[in-house]
Amino acid sequence: MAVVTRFAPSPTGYLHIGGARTALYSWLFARQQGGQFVLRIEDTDRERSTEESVQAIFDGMQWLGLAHDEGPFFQTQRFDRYRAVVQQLLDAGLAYHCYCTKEELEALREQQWANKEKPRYNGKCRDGAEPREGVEPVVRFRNPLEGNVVWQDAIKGEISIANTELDDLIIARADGTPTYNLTVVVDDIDMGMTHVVRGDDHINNTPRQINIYQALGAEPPVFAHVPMILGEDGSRLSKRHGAVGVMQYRDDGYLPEAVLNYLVRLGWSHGDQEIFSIEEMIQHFRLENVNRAPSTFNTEKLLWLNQQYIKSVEMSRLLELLPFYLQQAGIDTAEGPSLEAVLSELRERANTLVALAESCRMFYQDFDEYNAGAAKKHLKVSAAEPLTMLKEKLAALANWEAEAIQAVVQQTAETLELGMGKVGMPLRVAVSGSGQSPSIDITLALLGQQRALARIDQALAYVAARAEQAR
RNA sequence: GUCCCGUUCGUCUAGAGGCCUAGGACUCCAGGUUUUCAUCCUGGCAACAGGGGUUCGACUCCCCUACGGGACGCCA
Repeated sequence: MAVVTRFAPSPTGYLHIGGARTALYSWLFARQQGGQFVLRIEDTDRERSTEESVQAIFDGMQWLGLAHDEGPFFQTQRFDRYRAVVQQLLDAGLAYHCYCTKEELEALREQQWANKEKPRYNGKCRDGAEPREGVEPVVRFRNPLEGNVVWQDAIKGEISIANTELDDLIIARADGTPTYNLTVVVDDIDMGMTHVVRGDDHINNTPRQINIYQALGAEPPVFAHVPMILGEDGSRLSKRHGAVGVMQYRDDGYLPEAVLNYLVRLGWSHGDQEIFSIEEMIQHFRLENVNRAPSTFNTEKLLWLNQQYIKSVEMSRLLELLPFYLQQAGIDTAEGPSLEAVLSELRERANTLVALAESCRMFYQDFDEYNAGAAKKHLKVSAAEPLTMLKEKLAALANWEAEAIQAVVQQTAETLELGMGKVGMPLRVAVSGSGQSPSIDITLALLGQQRALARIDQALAYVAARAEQAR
């Protein structure tokens, strides 16, 4: 049988990192098995579902490159179907109307809690209940009273829960709308799901759903419950941990392939391998190798991976991604050296695309101020002499190439009998504004003769002003 | 509280009873390369939650305890 998996988020927020990993695992499994991957939006809670969240989920999935083969399906467009199934269960005596009010149920729960019992519906209306004036009934599923629900979870192994732990769950609200546990089952049956990969916060729903499958005469799919992702401090992921939507990772300068690589290795591994191409993930991923314990998110490692990708992706990929960040940073690369030449020098020293874009700035924009520490240390009065000589020699240079520039810097140091630090560093600060840049000859070569000379002039003026002040 | 799930370096993980003197990666530390920063290279610190079994032998199997997480909605 052809494999069918799905990702079925409820649109009540952005696509967060945990959901993204679940989606990835589900997608990888489908791809590997040559199966279908379905996207389904579980929006039966009209109160909390929003249009923006739906869009955020689409955006996140697209950014990550997790394409679906079918859907997106919206549960709100399938209400007729759910209603029919509820009626079917009612007719078969597998479900019943319940007239207990929310208040009564609330009181019951509180009492049970006080008695240190597990709060459960007491089955008051299970064996027939009189309609009550002014109370629209809900529909409850008649859960088996005895026995255990047992299944072989593809990740967690055998899980067994006693029916006595379960109660008669509501499958249709008083207003007639269906609830989650009913809709998932109906959809997963209708959509031919063979494998349900989802967060392990659903483990407790699974036995109820298996009972519904049985009531409906359907074979349950294989379940694979993936553990949660914890925040950096080991507690549940929340906004405070930057458990923001995946699109925030784009904005922060992460490559989607790095995020995917990080997520696939968070809770899963293939020997000692750290870097995986999409093809390798698809080839090696196994549900049964997914870790059973929750794992803690670690930004340091994500950053390292991101850096590995920035260093090693095709230049064309970098050129495709960077304009977004350059624009965000307000850097126009129309005038100046070729972006490709600049990037090939800078890519090894940035761990995010935001930082990479920022490091490009000096090649395209002039500046008025120096990094305070760098200027204080290197643009001293004593720097005037080497800078002046460098300026003269560089101005006289006919072929503006790294090799020739390097020779000039070296000659200057030798002539003045100064160490490289006393010549190279002032020059670096002069042209970059900070103490950091690629090697100085290449930096100058990229910058261009005119711009380089202008910046040396600017630095000389700065040094002169400083000398004036010192007096 | 009840039920379910889990527990190997700080973090992600390898480990399918002897290959374990517990391996790799990130971080960190110490060196080296680099006139800077970053990269890169070399080396180092660092873990089987605790207690009982089973076994000739347990990180690996079983039980208990502790701790962590989840669920207990007319949310999904």
